[in-house]
Amino acid sequence: MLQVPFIRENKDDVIARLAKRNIDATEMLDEVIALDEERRAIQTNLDNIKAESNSISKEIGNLFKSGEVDKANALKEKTGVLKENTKSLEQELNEKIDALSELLYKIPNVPNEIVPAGNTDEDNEEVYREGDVPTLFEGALPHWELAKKYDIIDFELGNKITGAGFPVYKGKGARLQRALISYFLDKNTAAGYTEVQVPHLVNEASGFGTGQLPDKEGQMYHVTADNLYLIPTAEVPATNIFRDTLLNESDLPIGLTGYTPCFRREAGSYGAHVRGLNRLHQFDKVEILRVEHPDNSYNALDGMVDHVKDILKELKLPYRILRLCGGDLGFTSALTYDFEVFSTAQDRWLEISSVSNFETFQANRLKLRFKNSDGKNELCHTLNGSSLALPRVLAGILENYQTENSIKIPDVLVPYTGFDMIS
RNA sequence: GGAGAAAUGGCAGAGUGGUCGAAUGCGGCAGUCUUGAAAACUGUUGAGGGUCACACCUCCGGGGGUUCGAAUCCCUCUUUCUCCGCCA
Repeated sequence: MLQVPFIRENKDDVIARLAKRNIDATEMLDEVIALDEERRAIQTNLDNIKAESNSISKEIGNLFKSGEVDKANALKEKTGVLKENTKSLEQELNEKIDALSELLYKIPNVPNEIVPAGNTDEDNEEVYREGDVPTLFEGALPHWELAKKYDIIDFELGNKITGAGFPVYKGKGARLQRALISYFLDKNTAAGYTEVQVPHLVNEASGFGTGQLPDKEGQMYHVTADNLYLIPTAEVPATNIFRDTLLNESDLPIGLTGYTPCFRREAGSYGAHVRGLNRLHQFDKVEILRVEHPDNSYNALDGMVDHVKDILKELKLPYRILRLCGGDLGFTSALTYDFEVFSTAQDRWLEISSVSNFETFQANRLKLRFKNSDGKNELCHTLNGSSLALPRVLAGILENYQTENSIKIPDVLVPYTGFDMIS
């Protein structure tokens, strides 16, 4: 959520930058500023009336003490009108605040200057590429065929137990998945991230804090009996660790990493692109998250990108990095780098990580602040990224490491799997 | 699930109708002392709104109510603790 003073002082710049998202925010921003002015006017009015009743109350107290009961009772009469006014003004005030909040929830984060303009993923800007795409032998298979051939992932079984998009990993497939989780967590903790295990269901306040609510409600599974949401990413519970928190400047930076399953309804996305592991309702992910001093957040973002690069290099997977264009940028993000691994057998790129700087957008909702060197409370910057999303890494490994009659295991994973080949 | 107790500033912990935004301690910050540090001492130190700056307003778990006036009384919700029951 953007801050009203920021909007007020940088209106033109905000409009220009939101234009990269193909949004003309002029009207919305004008309304925000107008509503805020109205709100302040009502507030001032209300405050004055309250100040008057406060002083009358004090006087009544004093009169009672000195035994002047008649005078005190006479004063009581005076407060009736004030009370009426207070009530109606309070109602007006709340209406303004609600209208203002509702509007603010609809305005996405302001893209960073270097975000390219554009509408779709085709306008994303490739900023890095590493690894040669292997030339596969004749008859190489896509990962869902490989999964079946070696009996390591059973999609049909998941259909029976739950439904489409909930695969069952078996034998070496399950072990490889567990190996990846351990490997990722080890890499992250070695880089200074503190490992956490967080709840997989969150309440409304948490969903709101990270921006999934109210506008992406339909994308999360909702447990209505208890009004809880299954997490779509560890970002939600992990970032909400810091909701309503005032940090010392010396506490920064903070880095956390956590493994969780992720649940996504993915309503409406069906077809060839969701085959196999490409798009699931439940998948595993290891997340990294940072809380940073505003001055350092873009450094930190670069550091996170380098960290993910390092992991992919060790896995020896061909990948590229995209700087997302305005149209493809997430609602809460100011700058996002997507990592895509090349799925050789499908001849397409698969997103396996998304690393973002949210600047103060989440922190403002979360009320996550630190006391700066001037003693003022200032919003922190939050960042997060996947390191990494499991299914598509698995797909990449299966497809790129396949031979005629086996799948090799990347060297770095062998200590974790205990085997170097699936056959 | 049943019975009871509790929720106060960064933390701990007083405060049961008016002078309480709130004692005290710890922590933080500044200073004295010291070559430096520690200790000790002195001062200072909650958040949000509002203002050029003051004034002023709001906030004692959330919401509602009683009252001229609520941290304090009432209702309700949430959470925590103790006991009982159930249970991985």
